[in-house]
Amino acid sequence: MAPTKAPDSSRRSDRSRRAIHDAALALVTEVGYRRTTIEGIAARAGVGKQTIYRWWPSKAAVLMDAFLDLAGRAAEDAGAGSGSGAGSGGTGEPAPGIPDTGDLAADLKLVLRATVDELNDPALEAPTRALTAEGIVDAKLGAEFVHKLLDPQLALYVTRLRAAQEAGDVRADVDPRTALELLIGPLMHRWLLRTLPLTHAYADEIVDCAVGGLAPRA
Amino acid sequence: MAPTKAPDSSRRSDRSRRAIHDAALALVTEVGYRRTTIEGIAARAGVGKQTIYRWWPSKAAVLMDAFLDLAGRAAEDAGAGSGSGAGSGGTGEPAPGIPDTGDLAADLKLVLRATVDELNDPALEAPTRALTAEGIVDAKLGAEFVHKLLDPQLALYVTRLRAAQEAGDVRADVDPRTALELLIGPLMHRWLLRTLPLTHAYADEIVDCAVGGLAPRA
Amino acid sequence: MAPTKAPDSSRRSDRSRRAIHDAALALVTEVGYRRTTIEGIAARAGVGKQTIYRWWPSKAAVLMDAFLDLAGRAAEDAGAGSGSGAGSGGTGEPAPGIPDTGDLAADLKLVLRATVDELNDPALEAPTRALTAEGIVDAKLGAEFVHKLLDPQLALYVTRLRAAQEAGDVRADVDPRTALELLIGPLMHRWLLRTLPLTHAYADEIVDCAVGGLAPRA
Amino acid sequence: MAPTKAPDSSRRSDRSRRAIHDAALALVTEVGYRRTTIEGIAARAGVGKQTIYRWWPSKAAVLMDAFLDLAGRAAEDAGAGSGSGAGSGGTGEPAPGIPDTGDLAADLKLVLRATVDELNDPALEAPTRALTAEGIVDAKLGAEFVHKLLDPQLALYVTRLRAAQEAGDVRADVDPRTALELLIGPLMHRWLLRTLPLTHAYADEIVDCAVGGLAPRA
DNA sequence: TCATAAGCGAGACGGTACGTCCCGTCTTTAT
DNA sequence: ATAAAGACGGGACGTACCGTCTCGCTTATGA
Repeated sequence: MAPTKAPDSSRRSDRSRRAIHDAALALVTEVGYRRTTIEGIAARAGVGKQTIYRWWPSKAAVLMDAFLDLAGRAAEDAGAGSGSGAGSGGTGEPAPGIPDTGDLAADLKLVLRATVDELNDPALEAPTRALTAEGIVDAKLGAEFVHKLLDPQLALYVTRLRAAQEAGDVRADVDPRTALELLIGPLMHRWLLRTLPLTHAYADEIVDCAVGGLAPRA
Repeated sequence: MAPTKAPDSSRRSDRSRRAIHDAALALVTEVGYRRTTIEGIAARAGVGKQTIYRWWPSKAAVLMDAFLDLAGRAAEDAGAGSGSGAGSGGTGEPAPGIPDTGDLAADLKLVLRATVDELNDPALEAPTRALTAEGIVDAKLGAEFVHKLLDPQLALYVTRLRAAQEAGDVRADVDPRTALELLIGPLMHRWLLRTLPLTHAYADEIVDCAVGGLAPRA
Repeated sequence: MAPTKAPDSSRRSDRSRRAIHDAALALVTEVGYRRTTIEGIAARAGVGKQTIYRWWPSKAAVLMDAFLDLAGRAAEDAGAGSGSGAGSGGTGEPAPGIPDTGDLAADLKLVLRATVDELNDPALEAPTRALTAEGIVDAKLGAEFVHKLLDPQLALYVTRLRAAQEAGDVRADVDPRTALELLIGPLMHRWLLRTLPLTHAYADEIVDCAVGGLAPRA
Repeated sequence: MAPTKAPDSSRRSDRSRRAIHDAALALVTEVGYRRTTIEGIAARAGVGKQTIYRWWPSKAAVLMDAFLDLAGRAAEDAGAGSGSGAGSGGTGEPAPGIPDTGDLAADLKLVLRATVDELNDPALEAPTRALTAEGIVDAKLGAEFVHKLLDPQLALYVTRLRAAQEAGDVRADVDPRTALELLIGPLMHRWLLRTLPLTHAYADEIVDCAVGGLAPRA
């Protein structure tokens, strides 16, 4: 039952960690997730394979960390920027949250448009797709993905929607989690399956319908 | 354009084709998609590897055909059965369509509940997840997946929603494709990401919200 | 015990047989014996694989027949030509035999020089090497090779050497088979193992030594 | 000139190397060269295929090394043993050489009889035939075979024959390489082609004739 | 202060699966 | 019935990676 020796993370090389992150993201974007290999990442990062195996259990885990790191750095760069939008990852920074101007539809459109932009960002598309796909098939990884990346953003929606409920813009008997999926679900569906192009207009349309459906009965 | 040599499909062994389908589905269900190998499928089907490579370009393609075949056979078995629901695949048979009782919400609930049941069916879950995930990462395969498996069912929704538009239950300025995604999107989101359990109650809730949002303004 | 059906050789296509011979020889010369395949021979000959399997038990057997055919045709072409030499194959034709001018050494030099020329002929080298090598490893094939190709020529030596024994040029207690190998053995050794170039001068040297060794003691 | 990547031979596993040698020799003896496969060797040696491909370019090369190793170990075991004879390989040890008792014929008979015994040794026959045959067809391999295995022994003959020339037992104008082939050629010819059984008597006969032919004219 | 033990680069190792090439058999169609 | 064509079950090929395991080589304490 001895845990086979836990590596001492205080001695970990930050240089290598970053190089591995960068190599992983670059390779996934360049050659796709399937053709990205641990050996390839190690070679590209100028790192021994063991250094990867020492700190991560799988290729997907490497990519996940790399992605979290990327999101974290992006958030840092953004600084006090306003509409950071969804998908920015849940890293420590004081997540900006969804604005509350009193106009629910307008607020949601702002955020959903930002999400559309992110999903259409070529630098993020490949790793995001890879991680999502992996999580769909591998429940354990999927749970981690949801917990670390998705939940933090979704919580923002829950907050805003609760506020809307209190303001009387949304029926009290609707679960905010359901309301949120009414917004995010269609977006993700179109993006994941590539059925039709993902545009701001589409985001607006979804928001209009969803907000209408969530509003209290006349 | 000559792809090196096209095999003569009239001489194809039906016996082998079926054995490969069965083996592929069984293995994906038993050991998961990643651990399902072409060699494994060939061995299980009692077939030479080349017989697989001769007719399919990839593991995913094999599974796709196997799944289409399964859906086709299921549809055949169902025959004139009542509410076969979504997910039954688009094979030639006179697809049953979504009932039109005049009560849009009730009709959609019926179909969405059936879809929920299918997604929760342990025999279908693994291959469906595998194919969806593969399609998310591989655009070509994804297009095929959407075209062969998804579109045929979605067309049924489009039909029903157009009828609803004519009946005045849905605003005329809403694109039926968007309306449809308002229903399917949340369901798939929850199923794919496993954020929360997928239940009939959830389907009903989605339908209620969506139908409300799609209805003409008061 | 039924011999699985003996093909009717009277209906055999001569056209195909020749095409197969030619293809086999050409391929062996061009790409080497190892890389020559039955499929390749069939394709090159414009023939179905089964046509080869019907009439020959192995690749080596095809090549052997092809080689015999080649030797036969060469002998035919040569017609009444004098010094056909060794290696001409034992096909029906009235094999010319080794001349008997009374000068044993001179007669043998003539024949051995011809053999040297044949072994150095680039058109014959590859198939001869291939068949010899195959026979070295496969005893059954080797026996056939010796019986069909080698023995007929060696018999000529035996005849000439017996005549020499009667003429008193060779000791009576020497087995002509041994005497013959004293001449052929060194030649073949140098050719097979490529230790040194195979020349007329070498043939002469061998003959001189061998004839000296075979002569009656002074 | 960089051949894609040279493995670091200082880290090579000696255990694996030996296991591969043993497996190769065993398989060639048991099932024959043609049916010996790299996969089979790897499996029998308990080794990954890549470990073979990393260090050898072909099946024949593996067998060659295995054979050299075998000869080397045999020579070591023999130690200061007397007439080890030909075929013992040219490994570093102070090769015993051919005795020089003054009686050339007797000395050569001793050595040639030993060679006959070696060629008839069932443990050595299969690999020796396989290597020889492979070398006949593949010039590169053949050169290696001659250089590493054959030349060292032939050098012993050259030495002894030069001594015989100085002693006046052999004509001075005969190339020792030719003289040597007069002895070895017939032996190899009979063994390779299996024309007749290879016996001590035959070796003696060859020596008598050859020594007679090499002797100065009366 | 310096041995000593960790992380590290490198890469050999026993393996699994890949996708390809042929094997020898069998079946189909045409002559 | 032979022949051309080629699909089939099978086996081996040589390659690419997997995850584990030594190797020397730094680096960074803690005895």
